[in-house]
Amino acid sequence: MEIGRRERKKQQTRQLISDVATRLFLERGFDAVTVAEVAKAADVAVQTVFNHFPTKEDLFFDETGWWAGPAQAIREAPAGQDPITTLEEQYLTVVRGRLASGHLATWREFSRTMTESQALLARRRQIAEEMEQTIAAALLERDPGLTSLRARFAAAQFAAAQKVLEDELARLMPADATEEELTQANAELERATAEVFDLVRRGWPATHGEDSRG
Amino acid sequence: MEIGRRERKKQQTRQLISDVATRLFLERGFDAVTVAEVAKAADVAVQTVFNHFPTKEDLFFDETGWWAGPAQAIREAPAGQDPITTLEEQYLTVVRGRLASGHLATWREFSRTMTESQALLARRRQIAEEMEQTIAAALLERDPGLTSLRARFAAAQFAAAQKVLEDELARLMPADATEEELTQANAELERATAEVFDLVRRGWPATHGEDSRG
DNA sequence: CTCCAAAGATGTAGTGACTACAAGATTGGA
DNA sequence: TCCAATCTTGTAGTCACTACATCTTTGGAG
Repeated sequence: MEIGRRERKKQQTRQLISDVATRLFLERGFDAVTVAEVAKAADVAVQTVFNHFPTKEDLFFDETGWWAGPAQAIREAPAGQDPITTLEEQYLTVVRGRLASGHLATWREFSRTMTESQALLARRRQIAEEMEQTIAAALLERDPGLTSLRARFAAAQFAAAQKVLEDELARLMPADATEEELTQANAELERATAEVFDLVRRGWPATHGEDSRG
Repeated sequence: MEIGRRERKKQQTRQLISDVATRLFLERGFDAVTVAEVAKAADVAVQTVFNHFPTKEDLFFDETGWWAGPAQAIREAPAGQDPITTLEEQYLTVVRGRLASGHLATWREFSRTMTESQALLARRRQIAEEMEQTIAAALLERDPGLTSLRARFAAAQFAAAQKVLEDELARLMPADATEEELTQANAELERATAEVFDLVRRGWPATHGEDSRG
């Protein structure tokens, strides 16, 4: 019962602004759209936009929430499971969802808009760093035998894997690809994912008995 | 003979602005100093500042140039040398120079100022990404047997190592550390460096004969 | 139903980084 | 000596974002 008409209207306003902004950004590019234009298109005051979203970039990354996934997956993984496997599976789930027909076009537009704006790329880097920190924390939580240094390096390695695969995905999925090429790219991407996570696993720090120093 | 009085004056102006800006930033923090204040303190027009430095952040990172080091080291390394070793040695050289008495206090102020400003942290992330790309290019140049994917992942791994060690360095060198503690921290840092680069080496992709897939 | 207080939405005025551009000052060289 | 290139400056403006006062809506108490 906590949520009355007032809160509902507030959320509606927020959603409206977010939707309008996303549409404008995808249509004309992030930098080419001003916050004032978003406000006008949503028929609200500029101040109202900033009441709901601290920065312009937040309008774009609203409700993506992908940064929380990996750490959550680690926390919820079955006891004793290799963290790399957890992260790999989570990554595959996410990327497969993205490539599922119906979502692919949307994601591609989203990705293109992002890579065309330095501001959005900068924000993505920030989000990636925050993700890294939450992953490091989750790793330490699950395995107190890790040193902080090793946990942070492992998290950074996962972030590196993710970034490299993200680039590869963009490279393998050009805008003018045919259906068949996409299928092939899909397979190629799965292979690349396995390859990169394999490399991560090789560099995975031994935690308990084994030590890497000869 | 290329450089006459005109060019000399221009460089002087540039240097003056950079010096004044750095001093102000270290004294009062990056965000608390406006470009207009820098201009006034350097006795030039605001426009002149922007004639020499495209953004405010460039005033801070001017002439650090640390991002070019690793790729250059790879290109200039003796033929056949393990790239990881090249990168590790380069990193150690840089960090040792930083910790040499006389430079330590300066570096610490620099570091503190940077971590206190979101804008500077964002810029550092951007520079790190550019460094990563130049490293990947240098790796491919030296070893055409690498795939682009592996080169990029390797570069990302090095960047990850560098970042983690940077954090560790800040953690090990608190502002109120005694001389003795610093010596100990120094040793600890060398150990951490060896440890992290050891992990990087384990994840280093096999290039020619050997392959990681069993 | 009435009225009040909280909370959301709005408008105004401002700051600060940065751009475009026109005009002034300096300098190298003919 | 004088011109043209180049460096510097000043003006006006854009845009993200903040502070703050005011207006409007809503939920609830009487």
